[in-house]
Amino acid sequence: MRYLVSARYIDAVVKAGSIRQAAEALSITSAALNRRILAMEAELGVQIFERLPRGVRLSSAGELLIQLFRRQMSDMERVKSQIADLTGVRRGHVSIACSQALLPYFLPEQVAVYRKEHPQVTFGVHLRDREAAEQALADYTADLAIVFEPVRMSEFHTLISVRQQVHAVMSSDHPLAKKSTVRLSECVMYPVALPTRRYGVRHLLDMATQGSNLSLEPAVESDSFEFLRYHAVAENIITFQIPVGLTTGNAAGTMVSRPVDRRDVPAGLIYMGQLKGRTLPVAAARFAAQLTATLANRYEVM
Amino acid sequence: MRYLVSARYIDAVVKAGSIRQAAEALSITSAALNRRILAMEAELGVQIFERLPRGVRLSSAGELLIQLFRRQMSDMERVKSQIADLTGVRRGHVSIACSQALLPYFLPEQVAVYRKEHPQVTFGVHLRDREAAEQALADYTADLAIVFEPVRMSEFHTLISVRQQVHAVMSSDHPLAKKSTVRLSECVMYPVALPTRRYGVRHLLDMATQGSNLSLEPAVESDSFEFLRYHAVAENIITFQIPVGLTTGNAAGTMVSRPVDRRDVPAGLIYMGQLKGRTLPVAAARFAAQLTATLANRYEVM
DNA sequence: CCATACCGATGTTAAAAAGTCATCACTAGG
DNA sequence: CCTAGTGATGACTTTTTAACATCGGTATGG
Repeated sequence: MRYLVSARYIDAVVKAGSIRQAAEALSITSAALNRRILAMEAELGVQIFERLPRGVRLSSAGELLIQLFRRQMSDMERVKSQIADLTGVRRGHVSIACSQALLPYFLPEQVAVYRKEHPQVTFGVHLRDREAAEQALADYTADLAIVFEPVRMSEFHTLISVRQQVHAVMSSDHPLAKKSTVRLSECVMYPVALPTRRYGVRHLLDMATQGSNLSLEPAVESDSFEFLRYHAVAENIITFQIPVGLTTGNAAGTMVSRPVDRRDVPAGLIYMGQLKGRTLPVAAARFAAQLTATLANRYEVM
Repeated sequence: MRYLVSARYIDAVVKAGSIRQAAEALSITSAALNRRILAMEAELGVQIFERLPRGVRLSSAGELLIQLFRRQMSDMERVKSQIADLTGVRRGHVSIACSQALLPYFLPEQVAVYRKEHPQVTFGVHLRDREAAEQALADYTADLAIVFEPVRMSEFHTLISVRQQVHAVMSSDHPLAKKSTVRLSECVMYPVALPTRRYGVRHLLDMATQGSNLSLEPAVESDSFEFLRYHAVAENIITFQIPVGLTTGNAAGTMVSRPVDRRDVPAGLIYMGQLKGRTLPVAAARFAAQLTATLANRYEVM
């Protein structure tokens, strides 16, 4: 694809931080890449990059330019996908930045459903914390972001947000597994495994215990939800997760989940959104619509 | 400027309607231009143009593309103007599509005021009827449109609209010149010169007379406001114009204008606007701000 | 019904652009 | 003070783009 080469080249330099590394990534020599940059700077009459001893950095003019270039490349992709769409076959690529909870069940299932209809569409699923997910939208590395709890960026345009009650996860032979819902006061009587403080679930639990005289002392702490889930079974311990991260069909496995009483722990919210003002490629827009429908169907829309 | 050269080439073909004519406009041979198009079509795997015996026409895919290209070229201009702006000097070009009324006094004055501050900014002022002005916004040939009376296009984003009471224009020795405001019933007793039906002023007058038993029979009809103004003096006849088209300082000339009583003729509106969703280049945005301030200062904002 | 004029496509060749290679000058870090 | 990494640049090659000439096709006007 020859259209917008200069934009792609300069984008690569920004990402790499140096001309030589970018050249390697682009499979051309640094001389060629350097010449393109010099030519572009001459055309504009402005320095795009500051030259540093260890590489290059965007000038303020360059900041404006790279935003333009990324928007243009993304627009080109979108139009290409629209064109492909009107020839009948839906092609394209959907890039998603999301938090851990979506990875084990929800997204694999949803991607599979979509790809069954449109096998020509490829997917990229990238684990990102809230901040990185929002950043990925801003620099066009992701079409959609799905994150748990508060959204900060003003450029984030929420497509749907659904309620997620915190669930206690435990082995099926745990004493609390017999109950249909559990109270937080019951949980603290057993050892618990918790995600680290930077995660929304932990934040909700901390908020809940702060207001009461309960205290949750984690026997195990981890930043991997997957580890926590498996560990809960292995050690017969309680951990906490949100429904979207738990298998939907109550597969009669060794792991069960029980909602924590709403009076004890406030529900969190999952946000799905895109970059404000951006028109998504066809495939991404349709996939977003599918997710919206599924989420609205399974959970309480807020 | 080599960036976006394919976009410019294809835009030229769309505008010209044939590859050969576009090639001439671009000062290249038709062969070169043709090859560009074929290469671009091969890249996309879609025909951009339908080949007709007398030229080419956009395919549906081409329609999507040309919109992208025009947006990209306009965005590039905007970013260039932003970059120029942050180096200190404001440079750029402002293209305006407007109706006749703005041409004699208002815009020349406003452009002069702006260019006094920023001599590096150039202007294009193009006379367009409502529909053509809106079209000029849509295809990025104009940054701003200023039109009288109804705006139809949904893509038109109004920046300001001000009230324009219809004025009777006549020689200073006309009997009605002694009055500070005139009634329509007085005007019909004298010969009048009117703009043709497609203009807003005429439309307002027709609306006014339709509801009453008055009737305006033009002795002279013209589609040139300038002709009407001069003719009113030359033949000592009455014509009608809106204030923005009349000199603001009550220059003691041979021509005077008197507002028609608001009970007789409803006021019209002048709309200034841009393409919805577009971010204007710095110069255009600042000029629009100046116009907004001036209009709001002189007339009643609606 | 043909002559003409205009259209887009294409083979060949020339010019221009972009890429490669080798190398320089510079600077941070051990 | 040396090393490893950076951007810049001259000389050369390859690729791309444009020019020129020309073909085949189709409306249009006498």
